[in-house]
Amino acid sequence: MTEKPYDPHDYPPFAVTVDVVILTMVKKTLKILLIQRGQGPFRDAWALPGGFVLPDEDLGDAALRELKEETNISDDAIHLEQLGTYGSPERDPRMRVVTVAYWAIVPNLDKPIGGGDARHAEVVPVTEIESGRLRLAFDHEQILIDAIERMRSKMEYTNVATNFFEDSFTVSEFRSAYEAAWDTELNPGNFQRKLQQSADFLAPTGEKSPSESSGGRPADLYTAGPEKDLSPPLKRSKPKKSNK
Amino acid sequence: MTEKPYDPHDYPPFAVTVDVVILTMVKKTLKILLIQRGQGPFRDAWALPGGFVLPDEDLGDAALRELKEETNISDDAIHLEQLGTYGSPERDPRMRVVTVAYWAIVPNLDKPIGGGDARHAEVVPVTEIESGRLRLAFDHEQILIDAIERMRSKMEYTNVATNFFEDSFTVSEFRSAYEAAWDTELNPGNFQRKLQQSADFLAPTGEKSPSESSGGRPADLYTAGPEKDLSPPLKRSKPKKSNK
DNA sequence: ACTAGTTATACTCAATTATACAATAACCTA
DNA sequence: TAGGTTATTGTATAATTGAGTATAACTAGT
Repeated sequence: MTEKPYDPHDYPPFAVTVDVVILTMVKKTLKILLIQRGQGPFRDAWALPGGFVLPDEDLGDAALRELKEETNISDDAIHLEQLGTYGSPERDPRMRVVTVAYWAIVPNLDKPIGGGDARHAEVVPVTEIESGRLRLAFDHEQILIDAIERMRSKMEYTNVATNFFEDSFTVSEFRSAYEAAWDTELNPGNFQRKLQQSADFLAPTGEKSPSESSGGRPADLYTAGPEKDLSPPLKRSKPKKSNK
Repeated sequence: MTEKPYDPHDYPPFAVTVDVVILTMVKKTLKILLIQRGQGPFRDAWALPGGFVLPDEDLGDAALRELKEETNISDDAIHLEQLGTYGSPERDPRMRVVTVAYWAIVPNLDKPIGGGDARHAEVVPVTEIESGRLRLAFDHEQILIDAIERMRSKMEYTNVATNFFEDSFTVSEFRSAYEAAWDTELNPGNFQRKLQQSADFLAPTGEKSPSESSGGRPADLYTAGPEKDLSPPLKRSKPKKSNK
């Protein structure tokens, strides 16, 4: 990767940051965690949580640390995956900043976060950004769009969607997550069988969901099984007419 | 991504580089383009082509430029895709270097490259590195391993493998690329049918391959069609017993 | 020109998987 | 107990796969 002899002044001055896309599902709505910027360019604008990588810090560690600092989300039990790196020369008006983006799905994260030295954090529906009603700082809208596409794609052939749930979940709840994420409708019976036939994809807990007041047969509860891949994958069908 | 007020001394000094994994197929062997380091740490070791990103340069442009400078591969008609970013604090003994890795498949690249200000460049079988016989500088072995896995995976559901060929190709040649890349054997008839049934994945040229001296019915020639995705995807079967 | 060898492509058939939809199971409330 | 609701299983048909066989279209050797 290099041929120049080592000289600290020989390389151009870059800043390296991390940004994190945290996706969650609240009442069948896909939401993203944002913070409100307190200063600098895009002051008061909404942005992804993130910040500078420390001199001796691994990139993934930096992402977890910033997430913790800014939103109080615990760094355990959350699996950040690298999304991509964004380094256009004009993406930050102050200086050259290259940012490494990470993403993760977390369970059922609703309003009450913040705390610690966190600034204002909110969980907003992704449709707010996709529709253009809410603008994000820097190129964070592009990062979010890429993260959502990555999520939709990985839901086809992996069990990432199990991360939308804290503990166990029913097949219906699982299907709802797919329907919300893909903005589509899936046949309940066929969805159920598809997951069942790939043994080890979902692990039955043996328990049944507490009966809702709405009635209906109690559903079996599952957790993520040892098998993380689904082959052949689920197919995203055309999105339903959306009135967003 | 940031809250600190702007101050050039406020951020840690990082260098940002790009590295490029160029994969090609020569006589049914998957090979990778490497350069021999002329100086610095890992002097004389083999490494991925790459180098520092310039102050006003886009990351992808930097990757294309370094590729051109070091190996004389023209930057047109090659589609680099971002692979991932590697930034462990210890990955370069001299200083903190974060590198953004790119990868691409190119047609039939054999020995004769180099030229320009290129240092020694070679195209070597990936098995040389995978087997441990050839060690690479820095963490380039990990980058290569990740690139190969990405390639294998994308070959399942996209037409990336068409990039192994300069112009048109036969279904047999196409299948050979899969067999070499996946180290497996594929049923010729079923492979043919699978590609045919997804119309627009391969576009017939109407021509037939020149008869080889070995005899046999001349094969139809194809180019990449407008449809870049294959659904449902091809399935990688278990690799054949390998005597590598 | 005929035959055997070789490779490409088409075809067959059973097994598996998908799709659409219907039926049953297991709860609720009134 | 009836009627509503949701979960799960079943069924009929279509599509896709896997493994193998047959045919097409060439070359080389006699």
